[in-house]
Amino acid sequence: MSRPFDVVEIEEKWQARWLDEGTYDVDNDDPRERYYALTMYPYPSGTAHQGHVRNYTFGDLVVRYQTMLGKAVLSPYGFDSFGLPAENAAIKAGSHPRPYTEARMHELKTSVRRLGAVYDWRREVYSHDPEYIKWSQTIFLAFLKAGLAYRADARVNWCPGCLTVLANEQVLADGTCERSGDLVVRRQLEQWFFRITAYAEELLTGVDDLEWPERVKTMQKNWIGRSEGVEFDLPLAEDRAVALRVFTTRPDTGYGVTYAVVAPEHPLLETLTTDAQRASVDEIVTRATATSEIERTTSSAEGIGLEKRGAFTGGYVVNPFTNESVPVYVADYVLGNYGTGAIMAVPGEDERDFDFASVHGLPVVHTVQPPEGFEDGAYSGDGAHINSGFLDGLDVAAAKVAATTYLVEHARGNPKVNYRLRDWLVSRQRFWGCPIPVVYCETHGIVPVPEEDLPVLAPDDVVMNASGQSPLATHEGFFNTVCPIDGEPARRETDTMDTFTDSGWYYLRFADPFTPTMAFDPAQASKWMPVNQYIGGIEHAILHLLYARFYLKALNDVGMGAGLPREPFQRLFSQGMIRLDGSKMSKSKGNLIAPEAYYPTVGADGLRLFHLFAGPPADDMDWTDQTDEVIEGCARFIDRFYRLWHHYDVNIHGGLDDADAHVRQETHRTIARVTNDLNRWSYNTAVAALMELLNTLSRAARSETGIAAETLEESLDVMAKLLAPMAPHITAELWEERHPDLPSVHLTAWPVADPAMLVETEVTMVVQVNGKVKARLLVAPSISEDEATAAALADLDVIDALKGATPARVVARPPRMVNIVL
RNA sequence: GCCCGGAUGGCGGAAUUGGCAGACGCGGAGGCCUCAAAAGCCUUUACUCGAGAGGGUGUGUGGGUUCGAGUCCCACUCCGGGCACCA
Repeated sequence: MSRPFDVVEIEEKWQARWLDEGTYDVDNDDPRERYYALTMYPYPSGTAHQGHVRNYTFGDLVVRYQTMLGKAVLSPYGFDSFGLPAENAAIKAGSHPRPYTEARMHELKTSVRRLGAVYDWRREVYSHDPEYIKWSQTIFLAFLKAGLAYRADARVNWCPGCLTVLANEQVLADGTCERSGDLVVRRQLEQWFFRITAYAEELLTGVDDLEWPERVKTMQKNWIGRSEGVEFDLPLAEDRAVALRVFTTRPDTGYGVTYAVVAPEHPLLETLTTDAQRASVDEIVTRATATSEIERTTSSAEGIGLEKRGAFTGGYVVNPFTNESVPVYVADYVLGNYGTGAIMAVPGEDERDFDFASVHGLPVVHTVQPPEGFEDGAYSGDGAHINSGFLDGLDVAAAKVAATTYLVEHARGNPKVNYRLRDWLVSRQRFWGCPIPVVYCETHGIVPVPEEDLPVLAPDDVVMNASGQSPLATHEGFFNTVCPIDGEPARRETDTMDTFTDSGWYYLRFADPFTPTMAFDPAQASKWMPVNQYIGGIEHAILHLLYARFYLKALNDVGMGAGLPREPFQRLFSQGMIRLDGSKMSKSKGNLIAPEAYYPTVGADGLRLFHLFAGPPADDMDWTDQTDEVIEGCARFIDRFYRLWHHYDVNIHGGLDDADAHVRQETHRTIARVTNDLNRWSYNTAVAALMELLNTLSRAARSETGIAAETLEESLDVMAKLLAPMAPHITAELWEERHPDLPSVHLTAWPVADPAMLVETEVTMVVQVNGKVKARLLVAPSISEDEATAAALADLDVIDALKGATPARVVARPPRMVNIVL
């Protein structure tokens, strides 16, 4: 398309100006009101694609808008530069991940600047910077000292594709790796964990106070998964000194316990199993422990029958309510690492137990009266208790209380809260990550690397290959070291940290990258924290956001965050993703639409405007055959604005007439609309409002009667300001042309609507007859109910529509509407 | 299975509190300008009956509340997302 100006020249000029003049640099002691706007720490994947463009368009709009509102806006940028793609690329190329990563960083940075997004580049950080590594390790050691980091032997998720262990959070529901898609297997390994479960309750309750999208809050809550219940003992029938401890949320159903189940990993399984049952028990244990998690967890759906998923152990335990012995089964549907790894089974009220009982021919006793018409099965709803001794007649809530008291007194029970959340496994058997700064000494065990020896850096002279082992594990120069305590030979830890540890605290480094002796000075960082507006993709709804919340709480508690809030992100906005042919646009899918082709034609401004205009920012967007035409429409809008700015084809008249009054009123109404829309993340309607104003202004200016110069200029200046955060280049250029002596439009105060201009002198009142619109009248906004009724009944169209009938009722809602009911 | 969203013209979408459905844009149709085209500009564009004036219908389906429902309530269909043996 041909443009009335040189779009590339103008955009490059302003991008250079913002960069050279440090227009968006802010100091920590800036006297203005502070505002921290942050887009999520990006992985440097190379040239930006439309998903980035959308993200940074929203983020940049916030930065520029808040700046025009008079605030000191902290807008930092950096790179989540450790991670697997770089390592895998390096393996493929037989090179080191660093040059690959840095080339991709350079590309992404260039892309972001070409979009016109502005940052305080003095604050740039990246995870593989030795300085950043040093502080990441300092934090790790602080967690270690405080007992928040620990090493444990655990059955962990191993991804054969990524050749590393994964956190629970990185394993998808179908048992595959979220990154490579490989089927995750279980391995018994000694690994590092962060004690995130210590914060389960705070992470859960804290969610309520955050201004986040409801669905993200719900996802976090579900992930943490709090459940309240009771833990108590089921004594073994053979030997009452030994007991099977179980956890339940339904102690009230105790009289319905007809069997118990232990997980295949349960320590008492061996004791419970009789010789006669050993073979079938072993079969269950073997299948459950040797197969992958996916087979175990989805086998019910996959058709592996329940009869093959559990077996009788031969052992019995005593139900403390009935004093009767019930059989103990082993089954893979009971998890070893949740609760006590054993359950009381209540087939009458629990669906899983019912299904299992049906297959294994176990008795079903209902302890809650199901409603009338209830079909066969487990009933988990409320109702009066039956078959339940002293609990009979009580509803579920009351029976829970009574049953709990009973268990506390008779079965060594105690109320207990369990969480689904597990501790965060942070070890990764990978090279391109932050090394875990400890050494293993024969005498002293785990010894932290002394502060003065940080950072522990990975050596450069490594050969990246697909052996399945991190080069660190075979690099003698790296892992051979001495114990910091006794100087004896020791072995250095060769695992690195999960890259989510890097993004756990980067927002703090951004707030204060200037204090050389600390990761961040909490007194400085607290000037900006918490982040006022965090912007990112919905894909981080659980992992990153949960980990970052944990980090800030933990940093507070280990003494590194004095004075800082405990929640990092006050407001979160999750933008929708861009789909092409039905699937998410991403580099890994290879279905990218590069923005580069648009810069010489519609420009960054046109592309930005499109992303704002295309639809609600939170919604997913489909990139279709029609999209290019919409993008051109956005550029066309800019061109029309440009021509009107230069008074192309305009009639100027002297004095002010009614048309001027109308334009001025529309101008001020648009200020109010756009401001409101920007505040409520309704960018598509904000753009639409500006398009409407341009239509109004353009029509008035080109009419026979024309427009007053001052009306036109006022309206154009307002439009330039309102448009500035959306299309920053052209507005800066035009503003400078007309106002060479004034500061840049971006440093100009955001316009405020004159309330007097918003007052309407006439409004359209609709007259309905039986709810159907029959007439529209222009009335004063102050019209009374009686006047409105009278005016409506006097209207000729209305009289015609009434056909002489007498109204049964007249509902008047002045000045909007009168409804005449016959 | 459970929990969230969502469904509005040919298309993307708008309607902030129950009060003019379809703003704005894309696409389409017709026109002006031009030797012609591009660009630009103007008119028109929910469906339907009607020559016209004008009428009827219409926000996934069915019911309800209300003078009045895209908006509130009940039931359902379809689509998208999250969780999915957590006792």
